[in-house]
Amino acid sequence: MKTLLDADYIERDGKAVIRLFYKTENGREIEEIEDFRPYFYAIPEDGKIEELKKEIQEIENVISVEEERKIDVQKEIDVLRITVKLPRDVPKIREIVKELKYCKETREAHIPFAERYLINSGLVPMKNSEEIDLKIAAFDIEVYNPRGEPNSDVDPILMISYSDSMGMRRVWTHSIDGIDLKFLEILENEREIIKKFVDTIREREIDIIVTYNGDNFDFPYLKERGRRLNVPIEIGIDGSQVKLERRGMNLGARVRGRPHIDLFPISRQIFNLSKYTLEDVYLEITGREKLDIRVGEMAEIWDSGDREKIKEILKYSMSDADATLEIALELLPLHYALSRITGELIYQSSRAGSGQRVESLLMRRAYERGILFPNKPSDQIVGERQRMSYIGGYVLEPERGIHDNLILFDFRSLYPSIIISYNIDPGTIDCECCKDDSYKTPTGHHFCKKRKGFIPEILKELIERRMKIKNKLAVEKDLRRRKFLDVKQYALKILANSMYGYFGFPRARWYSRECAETTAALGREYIKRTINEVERNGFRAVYGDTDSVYIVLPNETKKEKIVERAKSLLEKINSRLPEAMELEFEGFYPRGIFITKKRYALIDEFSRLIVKGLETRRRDWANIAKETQNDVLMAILHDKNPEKAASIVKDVIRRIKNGEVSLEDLAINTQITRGIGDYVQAGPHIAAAKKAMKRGLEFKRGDIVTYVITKKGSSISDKAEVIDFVKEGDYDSEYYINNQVLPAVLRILEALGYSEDELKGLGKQTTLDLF
DNA sequence: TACCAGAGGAG
DNA sequence: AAATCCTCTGGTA
Repeated sequence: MKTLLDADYIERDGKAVIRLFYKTENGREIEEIEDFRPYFYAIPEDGKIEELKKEIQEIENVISVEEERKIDVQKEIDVLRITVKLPRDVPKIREIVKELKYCKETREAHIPFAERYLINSGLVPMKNSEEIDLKIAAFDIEVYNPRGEPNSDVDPILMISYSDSMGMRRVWTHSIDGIDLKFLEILENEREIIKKFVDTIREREIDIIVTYNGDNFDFPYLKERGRRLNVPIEIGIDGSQVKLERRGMNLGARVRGRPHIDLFPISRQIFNLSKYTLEDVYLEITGREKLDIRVGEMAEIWDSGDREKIKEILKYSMSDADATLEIALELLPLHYALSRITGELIYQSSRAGSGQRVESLLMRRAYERGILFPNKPSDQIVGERQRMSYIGGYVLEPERGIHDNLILFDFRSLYPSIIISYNIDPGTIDCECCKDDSYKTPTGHHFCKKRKGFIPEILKELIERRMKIKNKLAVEKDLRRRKFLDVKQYALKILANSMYGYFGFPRARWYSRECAETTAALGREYIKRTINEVERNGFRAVYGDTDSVYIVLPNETKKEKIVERAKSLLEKINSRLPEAMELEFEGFYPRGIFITKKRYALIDEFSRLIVKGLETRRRDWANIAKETQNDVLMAILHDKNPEKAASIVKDVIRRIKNGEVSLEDLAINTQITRGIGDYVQAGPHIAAAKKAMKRGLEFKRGDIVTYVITKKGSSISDKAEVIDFVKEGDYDSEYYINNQVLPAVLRILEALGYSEDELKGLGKQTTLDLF
């Protein structure tokens, strides 16, 4: 038994050799494949295949040109498979072939060689990864930073913390003494701690390296320090150095044969948090607070020589590596599962977005079926596709205000089930063979009834595999086994739910605006039909969004009666739906308040508050506003006590006014979504970030700015300061009352039916009270 | 006051 | 580098 961790190729004796990096039960194994050659396809102009073949055969370094029959979207065609000597020959020869007179286009000429081999061989990475005990190591570095952000040209690494799955825990540091900590090891200098790290990874035969932001901080920094101190970071299985790869705007740190997995982008993808510091993510996963320090003070503390404070830094550093390892053990299984399903290497898969993941899966399945991959679109085509948008889901205007005894119906996997039911696929759309059929979808397109579409077929396979796993889960007792199955079904769900978005993704190979558009149009049709149907049966639809509808039964207050009526109606609706589609009874809610589209709150049967879209759910509102809104919602929906709500608000306003609110509760988190210079109109978070940058902090696209509105300045942007530079109590109470707490709370009370005048009175009065 | 860029949520 | 729909804020004229 073995598991495939990594793959690449090298050139040897003028030949490309694929290397497969396995972990076996006894250790490591590198398998070399010497008889696989790079190739790509050329599609000839009609009837010109022989002519094209002759032309191509003349090209230098072309080994062979063979005719092959492939499926291209709607039909079978004859293409030429051009085999070349080395992977680096492909781009050159592809350019030449593309320009030949009888060549319509080239295909599959951009697939990296090692990935090409994995697709063709059907090898699956991370298979058996649960059975083989993978050795996982986490590390983290702390750096001297006397001018704010550290500079790897001059600022040394102070310590490296290390924690692995076999239980070894260390902080390696230098230039200190007299501190007693179990995990501490003091070495000669910076060079020695880097060396120790490299040696440890090698000696302990680590299989997977995990970091938190190692792609863009720890590894680039380590690599540069290593270069300057003449300690190359040679931690690859083959002794190679860690390699920094460009990945769009960011870097990826790649270690040959010992996949490095960065948990920071993964956490961003999986969790919905206000910010994504290691501490936040650790808290989200474990429910425990992690030791934290102000890293801005690192240099100051280090220079002070204060042993107690340095001891705190050492403990903090250790906890970083420990937390990273713990997070990894929690998150990696999902990524192993995704890697197995899509066939991508774990290094790629763990850094892939939804589009990339779906595409990798599709390419594997396409190869198996003899389907020619569509090319990746050029930037120009991407631009054209972006401008061609289409209509999406339907949102029913809510009946504003409070409703009792709500029932929620929703379609189980609406879009996937539509794609399957209607066979929606670029290869089945508007086929010749079914063009005389009477049924047309709402977009005017029809889909083949004879041939099963490629994507519906894959989607069905994903859903069926998931169902099988769910059935197993229902009877499985063993906890370990249950966890494994649950992760797997979740991975399948993620992929199935990404398929519709993939149709509309401008960079997709199998992009089809028509398919995306038709799927959404049918979705609208089904939810609208459902709304009509419930209303014809005595219910009222008070709100609905895309695949869901909240309904109430007028003149009936008994829960049992309402639920019974709803369930029988559900049965009726379902009996008329296509087989793959199902409307489900999602829940009963004693009370709810609907504010606007996509903004509402409910109380469930266990008195739990569910909030959608309102400020409470948004990272770009201060805690004080969010918590107050939450309390007001509880007072109204659960306690049914508007007076209580009013007194909650008054008390919070008093506390704000008295300067009693902590910075933590005043912080607003907003992401920088573009280059700082690219803003036409910059908000307070950009103003705050710019000021902080002048004081030595670094901010770039993608970062989340945590800031507070202080007293100093005229506009809100003027007053915005990054939280690190704000002292407790220095905040603009008027802003927090009038722009945070009151809007969040008044929206609720307004929907409750308080007249605008009354509320203005409340607002003013409360404000007046305090002035 | 009106408009728009920007952000982040829902499904 | 998955889609669209939608609300709301703060800057600007």
